[in-house]
Amino acid sequence: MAEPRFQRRKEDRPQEITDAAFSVFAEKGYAATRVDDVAKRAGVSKGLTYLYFKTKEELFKAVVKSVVVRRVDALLDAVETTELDSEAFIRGPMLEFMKSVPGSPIAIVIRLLIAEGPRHPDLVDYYYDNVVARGLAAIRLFIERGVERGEFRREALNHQPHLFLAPMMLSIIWRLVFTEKPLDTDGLMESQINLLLAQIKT
Amino acid sequence: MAEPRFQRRKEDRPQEITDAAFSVFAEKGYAATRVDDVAKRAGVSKGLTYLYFKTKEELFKAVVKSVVVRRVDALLDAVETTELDSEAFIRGPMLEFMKSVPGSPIAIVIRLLIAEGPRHPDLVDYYYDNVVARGLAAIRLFIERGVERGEFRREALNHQPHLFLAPMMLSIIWRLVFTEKPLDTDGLMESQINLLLAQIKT
Amino acid sequence: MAEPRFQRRKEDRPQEITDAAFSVFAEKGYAATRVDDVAKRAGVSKGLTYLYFKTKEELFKAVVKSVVVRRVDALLDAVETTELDSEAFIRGPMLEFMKSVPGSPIAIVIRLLIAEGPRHPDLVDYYYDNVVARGLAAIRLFIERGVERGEFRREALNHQPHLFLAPMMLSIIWRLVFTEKPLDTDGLMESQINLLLAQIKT
Amino acid sequence: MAEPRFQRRKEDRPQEITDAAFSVFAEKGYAATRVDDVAKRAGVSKGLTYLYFKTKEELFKAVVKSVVVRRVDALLDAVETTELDSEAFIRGPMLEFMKSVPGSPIAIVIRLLIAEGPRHPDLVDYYYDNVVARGLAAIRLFIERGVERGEFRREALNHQPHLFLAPMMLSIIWRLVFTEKPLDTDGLMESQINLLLAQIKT
DNA sequence: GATGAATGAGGATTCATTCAT
DNA sequence: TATGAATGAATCCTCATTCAT
Repeated sequence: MAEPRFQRRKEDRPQEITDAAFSVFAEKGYAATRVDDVAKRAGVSKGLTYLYFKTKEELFKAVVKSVVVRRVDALLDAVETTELDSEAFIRGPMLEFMKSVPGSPIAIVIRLLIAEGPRHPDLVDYYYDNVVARGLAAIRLFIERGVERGEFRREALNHQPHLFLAPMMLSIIWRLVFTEKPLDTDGLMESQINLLLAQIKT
Repeated sequence: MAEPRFQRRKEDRPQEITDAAFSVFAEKGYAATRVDDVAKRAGVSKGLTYLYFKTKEELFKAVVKSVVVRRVDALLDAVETTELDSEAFIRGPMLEFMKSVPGSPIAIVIRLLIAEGPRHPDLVDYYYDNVVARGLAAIRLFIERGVERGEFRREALNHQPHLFLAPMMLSIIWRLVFTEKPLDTDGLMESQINLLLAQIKT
Repeated sequence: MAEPRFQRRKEDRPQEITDAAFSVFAEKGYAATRVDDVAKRAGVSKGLTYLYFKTKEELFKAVVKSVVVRRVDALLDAVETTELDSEAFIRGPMLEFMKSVPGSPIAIVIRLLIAEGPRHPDLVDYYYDNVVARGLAAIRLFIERGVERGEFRREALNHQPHLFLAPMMLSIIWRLVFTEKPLDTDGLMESQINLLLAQIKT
Repeated sequence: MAEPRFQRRKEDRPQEITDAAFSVFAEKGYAATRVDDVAKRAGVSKGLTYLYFKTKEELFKAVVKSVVVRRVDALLDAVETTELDSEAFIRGPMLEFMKSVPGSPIAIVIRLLIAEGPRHPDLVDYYYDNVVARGLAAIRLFIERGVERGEFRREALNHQPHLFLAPMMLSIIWRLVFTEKPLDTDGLMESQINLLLAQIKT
């Protein structure tokens, strides 16, 4: 009645491996993670990893994409379908989202991109196209809509949407680097939103 | 004979190696730089590198510290000795400094810290103590002085100094990751300063 | 329904696999052929290959034997049953056979034996017993018969039968190694036969 | 007074490694030899092997060339400088050389070329240019000279020089494959030379 | 019988570090 | 000091073989 030595679970394996890989990459960075460790953490053999991902690099890309793919759309949908007025939306769902990012896998992916980006330009492009460009476009659209509705001044359009995101980025980096040092990252983002709204509200 | 015309002085060696190392780390990241390459770029033998730095890791730390040490003090001095009024100082030397950072070696060091920080906590501490803490303290001090002088409102003290730096951080990261994609990073920082000054000026 | 039109019969499987294996071994040599490729080329699963051949080595042996088995007998039969006189037989069927060898699977097998022989002594023995020994014996027999019939001089018996085969071997090797460089291998074999016949004819 | 752990012998290393590699390749063939074994046999570390030869393949090529380079010239020189008459030269130094080949490193190289040639076309070209082409040219030249001197008939020129070499090739292959089975390879080559000389002498 | 997912030992290659010179 | 030859542990990747289905 010996336990079977392994299971055949073709469907689940790639995701399992990708998840394990994410957690190892998160801990050690790209170069320092051994494919062996990924396999171990996924509970599979090293060989199987190579069955699904031809190289460590390909695995890395799959990890980044898998994290990205799973997260982007929600907010963008929310922007388009919300029935809140602009300010309420910003202070509500949008702020909520921004607060969640520094502690989320997205932050890890950002770390990996900062560290490995120069060696993986296609990954950077992928991330730009699927996250950054879409995010910025959504903010821009959102402001335009606010202007049309008379909730924002016309000059709001001149503001760079990046300004909304700047404290979030600072918070991400702070948490990544200074894990120990507390920082009221939520307060930071709230203040910035107050600052910006004070400027652009009618 | 054949005396080399310019005999390198021993005292410069560590700095030369450190400089070479910085440029290789900047290009390839920690894991991907080979000590051999550093030595080659410094124009010395690999063995000599190990004479001055016991391990690659120690070399790495020396690099980070060397960059940091050379850059921090100038601005802090300026804060203390300037004769400009607060707004003029912010719009002048301070903005100038912030604009310079994303293209400076500091940006590279930040990349290295983001990537390697978790494996080098003492480096992170060093950086925090010598750059971040002092920088934030200086900003805080500066605001206090502005308040005392009646240039800033008392509420200005409630503002987190991090907000001044957020767009700079975003700019740094953007330039590190999206080398290709242009972004008006200067405009970003100017806008933020306008935003903040509008709030705190008397 | 969807019954496959041509159901492969089980009995053919080993031969199909063996054929596929031959073609892969021929292309890549023993070490560089992957069992996976053999299976793919045979249109079966890797597992099935292992059902018929316990190891890659066993498959290899089966390949060599299968090629050998299919080719030896014809010529030997011809020697025994021909009604041609000795010279006519040599200049006719025998020369024809020798000309055909360098382009035939036998040449490939020879390459494999040269490369892998030392690691597969039993294969070498098999090849020797079933091809070489029988071939040489046949030539010897043939010469004896020629002597008895008065077609060859008695001294012909002193000649080593290998001499008949030497240019064939050179041709085989040449074609295996110098695929690009043309060589009149047929002319070579004809000349040698002229040479030998001139010596041994009565 | 501990023994030094290693010696610095830059000059000798490549040749030592190449020699060791030859002997391992000879035993096991290209694919089956481990760089580790080569290093061990050379008495150096694996790493050192890679200092001198960037890849296993490069090492392989170096081995082939090193064997070839050391052997070709002697005979060719002899052809040009001999004072023997043609027949004496053939029966003497030339036959001697041919007899020596099947037991020499050249035979091993031939085995390696037969086995690995298709994967190393440049090696094949190298061997062709440096050994085969030059060897055949020398034989051709030699026959021409014999004709001019009146030692050979004019028709000798029509003979393919390959015929001189055919029994040598058979002997090489035989000894490589059928190590156990004795064959009077010397007698084979002598007979062939008798055969040929009988045809071409005046 | 068939399949192909899963295993894991094995081998090429790299590179931080040491040490003879 | 200074060099760079030499070491060997570490790691990616392959592929023969097994075995759950």
